Amino acid sequence: MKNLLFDFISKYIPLTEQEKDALVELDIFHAFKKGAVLLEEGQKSNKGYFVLKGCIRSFYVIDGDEKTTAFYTEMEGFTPPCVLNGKPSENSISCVEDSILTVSDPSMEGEIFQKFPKFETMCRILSEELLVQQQVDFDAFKTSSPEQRYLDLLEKRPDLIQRVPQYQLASFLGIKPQSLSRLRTRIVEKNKG
Amino acid sequence: MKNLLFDFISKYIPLTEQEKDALVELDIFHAFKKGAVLLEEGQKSNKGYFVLKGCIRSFYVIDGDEKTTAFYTEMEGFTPPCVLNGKPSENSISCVEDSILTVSDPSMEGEIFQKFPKFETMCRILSEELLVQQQVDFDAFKTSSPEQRYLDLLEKRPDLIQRVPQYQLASFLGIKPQSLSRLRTRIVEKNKG
DNA sequence: CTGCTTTCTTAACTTAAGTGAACGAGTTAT
DNA sequence: ATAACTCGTTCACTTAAGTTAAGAAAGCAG
Repeated sequence: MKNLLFDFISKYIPLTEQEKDALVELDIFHAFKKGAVLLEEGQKSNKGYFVLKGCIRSFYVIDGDEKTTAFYTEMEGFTPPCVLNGKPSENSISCVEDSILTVSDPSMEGEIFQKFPKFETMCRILSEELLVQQQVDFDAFKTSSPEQRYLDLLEKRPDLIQRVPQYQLASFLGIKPQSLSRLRTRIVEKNKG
Repeated sequence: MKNLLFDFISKYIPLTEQEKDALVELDIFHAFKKGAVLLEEGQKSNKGYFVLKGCIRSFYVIDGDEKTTAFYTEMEGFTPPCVLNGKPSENSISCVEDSILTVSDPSMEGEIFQKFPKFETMCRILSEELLVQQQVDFDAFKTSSPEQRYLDLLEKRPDLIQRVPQYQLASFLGIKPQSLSRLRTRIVEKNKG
């Protein structure tokens, strides 16, 4: 399982055994059960997550019901806003499936960056890539209809539609569960007619 | 004008005169007229932008009409996706107003990072902050209606509504110009009744 | 296995956004 | 000065999403 992380990092920077050991020393590998809550609305936290196996989601509770805004699966990481702004969290994080994650905080990062500066280079590049990817996703979201967004998701992340409950997918697509259900039947009708 | 940049950077890292000189040496300060096109769909480019004064926008041409997805104003920066993925650009960038920008590319960054490693620290922190901010904005977009998004914009970026044409704002809010116009009168009616 | 809860679907109705067309105000060009 | 164009608004109509409610299907616990 640790090798998943090392392989991922190796795509950005070469990794020596010494560096791998330093990472293992940090004791960042943790397993969580489906439904486990990693961060609850209102809490303060400085933990960031990286998914080695499984799926976690970020959601808000608005007017009493959950709005899921993001899913993170294998080889995707997420640092909640509250880590950077220091305020109580507005969103919650929970496990969609049994998951194995790395859990880290800024002090661990600082330690590693000091010992091995190239880790900071990797994190910069990674942040820049994620930022651009998120811009592209946001642009696509703004410029397409819910139906188109669903079709895009079918193409780009078909796994998500299988492994995640529909009502969570709905808010991820910016609509209500009933609308997603209707939209799906609409698409099927079109393909028949 | 250069001081605007130095002041901005100083919020993240201390800046020596030597470092300021190194930045000026790069010859990154440029002025552009309203309407100037910085990047056109289909082009390849490795230029990133930072707005010292003015306003630029990113837009796509979809089915013949422009969809504006982002505005960048004073002390905001933008690196187009094509810089990182190396493919022809899918979006265009143009000046909404007469603007003064810094224009840089990855080789300039590399040069600066090598001479002054703390610039890389700044860029990492900046990228992480922008990434989080963008997540928050994306989440807010997904979880609210066009009307609510407009009201939020009125609160958080009232300047944009003044300095930018309505038809560009509309796609920024994920709707058509006619819908924005209607939505605005709807809000006025509510405040009267 | 049975009952309970959660999730998904369906339906009828309401509300808002999309579409296509037209008009007027303001701008630019000739 | 006038014609052409851009931009914002309005209108009538269509389409899709929100809302409320009810019921079917699937998963879980006793």
